[in-house]
Amino acid sequence: MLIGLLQEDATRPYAELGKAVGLSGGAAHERVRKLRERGVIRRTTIEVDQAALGRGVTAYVLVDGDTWMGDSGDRLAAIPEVEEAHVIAGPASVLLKVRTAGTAELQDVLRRVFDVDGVSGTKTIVVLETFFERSLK
Amino acid sequence: MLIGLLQEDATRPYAELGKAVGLSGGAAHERVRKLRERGVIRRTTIEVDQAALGRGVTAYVLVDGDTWMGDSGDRLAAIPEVEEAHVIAGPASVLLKVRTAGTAELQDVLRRVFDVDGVSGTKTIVVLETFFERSLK
DNA sequence: AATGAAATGGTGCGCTG
DNA sequence: CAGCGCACCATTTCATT
Repeated sequence: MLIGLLQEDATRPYAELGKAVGLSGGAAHERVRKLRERGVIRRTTIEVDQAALGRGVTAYVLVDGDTWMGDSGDRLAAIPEVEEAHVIAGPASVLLKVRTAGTAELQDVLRRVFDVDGVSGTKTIVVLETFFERSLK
Repeated sequence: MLIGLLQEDATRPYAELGKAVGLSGGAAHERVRKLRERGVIRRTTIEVDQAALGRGVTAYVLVDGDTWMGDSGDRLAAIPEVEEAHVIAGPASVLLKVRTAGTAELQDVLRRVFDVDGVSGTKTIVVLETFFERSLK
């Protein structure tokens, strides 16, 4: 599938994509254009080795709230070390994925999370080793 | 920074990157080449809207083990719905990020996780709403 | 969806600070 | 050693069938 090939390497020429899927370069280009138009392909990016530049610690933070936190997204997005934020069903209200340079910086992020309205507590899960982080096809 | 600009849009011409950072196109190209060489930039990919093609449910799975699970990465990687797998310090041994079409498929993934050697239990956190999933600069 | 032509950007090189 | 400017070539993009 075109999506899978582009996930592996988005610099592949359309001619090569076409050959892989039994089409001409132009036709492959047209299909990809439509995938972008429909929003299936959101954008073209680079994958960065976070550890290689000053982000050696990954952690997940379970955030408890004492009020409705359905509108806290913007406040959490203002903390640059927060990579993901989800409202969850389960043992907490919100789950964050956080990357920092070290444990001192992680502690500082937790302090800033506590400053968000409605946050009543956090439980932090530190990552010891990452088996893989990949993109699903 | 070049990294940030390429994360936003990796199709930007080098000439434009150069202008944004006060360099010529060729010089910008050279810097990016070195970042790739050093492994800071791992690859160029596309960001896919998972919901837009049949992956509407996101969940995190806390996996308990009754033996050492430090070598289970390959077994977990063999389950295509598992997007991330980390060894963690905290309330479980391993944390997975999983995406499936629906709750029935999620249940099936949990069954396959149980088939991995050493797995003695799971606790599943289902995502109700994603505030954001972004790339850190 | 294929083809071919025109426009654009990527790539290598000699030169300079 | 890093950056510049130019020339060349591969790729994207578009009009036509």
